[in-house]
Amino acid sequence: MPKLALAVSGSETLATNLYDRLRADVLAGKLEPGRKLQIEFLCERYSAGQTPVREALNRLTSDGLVERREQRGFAVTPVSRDDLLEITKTRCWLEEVGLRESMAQRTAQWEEELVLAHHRLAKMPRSNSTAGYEENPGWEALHKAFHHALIGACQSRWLIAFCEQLADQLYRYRQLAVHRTYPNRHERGEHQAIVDAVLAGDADEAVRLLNAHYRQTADIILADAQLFG
Amino acid sequence: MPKLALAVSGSETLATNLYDRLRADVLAGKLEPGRKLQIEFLCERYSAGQTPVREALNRLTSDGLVERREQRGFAVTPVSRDDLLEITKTRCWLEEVGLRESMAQRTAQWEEELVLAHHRLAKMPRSNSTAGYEENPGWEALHKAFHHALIGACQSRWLIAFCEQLADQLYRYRQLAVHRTYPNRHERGEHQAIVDAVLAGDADEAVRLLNAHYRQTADIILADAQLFG
DNA sequence: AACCGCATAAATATGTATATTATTAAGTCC
DNA sequence: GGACTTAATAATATACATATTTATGCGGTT
Repeated sequence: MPKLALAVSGSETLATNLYDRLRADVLAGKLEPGRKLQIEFLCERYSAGQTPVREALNRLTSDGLVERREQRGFAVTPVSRDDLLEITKTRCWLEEVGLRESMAQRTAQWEEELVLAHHRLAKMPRSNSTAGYEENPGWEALHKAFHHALIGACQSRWLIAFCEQLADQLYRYRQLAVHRTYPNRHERGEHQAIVDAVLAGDADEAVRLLNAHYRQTADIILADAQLFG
Repeated sequence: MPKLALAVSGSETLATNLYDRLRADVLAGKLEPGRKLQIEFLCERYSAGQTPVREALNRLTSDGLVERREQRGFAVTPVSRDDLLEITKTRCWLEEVGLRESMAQRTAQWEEELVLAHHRLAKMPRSNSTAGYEENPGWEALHKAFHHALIGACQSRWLIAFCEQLADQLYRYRQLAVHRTYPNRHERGEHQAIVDAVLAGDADEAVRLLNAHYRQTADIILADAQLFG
């Protein structure tokens, strides 16, 4: 009666659990950019030992969300205008490749998944509150899934992983600014237009719209004076 | 009289040292693809403690050279035909972007660096021995520097980092096969042709040659029957 | 008196030794 | 022969020790 029938394979390890929680806090901006991440502080905050904390930090480093400084610990990766632009630019390049490739390899199944992902996203409210902005985790998950679906038929797990990493980076920037920048956006329409272009088989137009979508996001964040020094 | 004048900043940490050595051994194929990496075994082999070994493994994981299996340790990432093709394909896509962008942003300095990188590479022998193949670390370093130079003006550290990661992956494949596939290659001429096209400002041709270069490498490795099951 | 360098002390990151917990393998009973 | 139990193996986490960095304070110098 102790262990359950199928141990599946991944009894979640403490380090993994911590990784997830730390990641969420960095992405949500609860651990601010530039902040020093002292082991002891994190041990208290998440009530864990040093080893799993350390391991989680090391994993975060590969996501580019945390920096390691030899012999002087870890810190949340800082943000800057330049980085935002560079990440956005790179994402535009890579997702252009992924989208064109997906469209070149298009299958009925892929199109259906895309339509479905968009439909689900469109139904979900952006904010949990009608008054101001209150994060809706459901929307965020579906939004991520939608953008993933766009490049989902490119047949390269590497490219997809790179795009996801860049998406996470930009998610953090959005979260840092969203309380001041919301609403000011017509995401629904933009997403719809992209899907339309994809279904119409117009790759140039789809790419143009997708890039514009990302550029506009960047512009809105850049306009938030408070975010950067 | 103990510490040296300028402590610079990065007194190399044990974990970093181990990371470098492990990385080199995985890339060189001394730790074969698929091999289980038991902590204790590595502690003996590199005469180190568990914590630094574990930390090194975690870092390697982000490079995609080592896999982590929850609750059952680490293993060298396996190789396969499919992975080789996928990595090669992705590298072609990304370096195409990097090269076109670099050419669009071309500066005299960038061109000079490229010419220099190629000159140095061309002077260096591929193998340390005239009889058979014996790795020449100098050539490897210059080769890496040359390919880095090609995309060096693209103005995206992210793209460069992604390309480097893919280059490392492919380096491992090359090393695993090189003893059986060497010579069979006219790298010098291919590199020269790429540089010529770049200097002539012919981006389409440069990209065509670069992609052909990578595809040919992949083909040679794929032809090595022994490498894959 | 203000400033720089040096030495010391505190804080904190890194590493070791050990204990705990999960997985794999072996053995036993039905 | 298959499923359960038990023993061995090895991964994960804790507690502790060491080494490095950062902060503090003192004295000497301009």
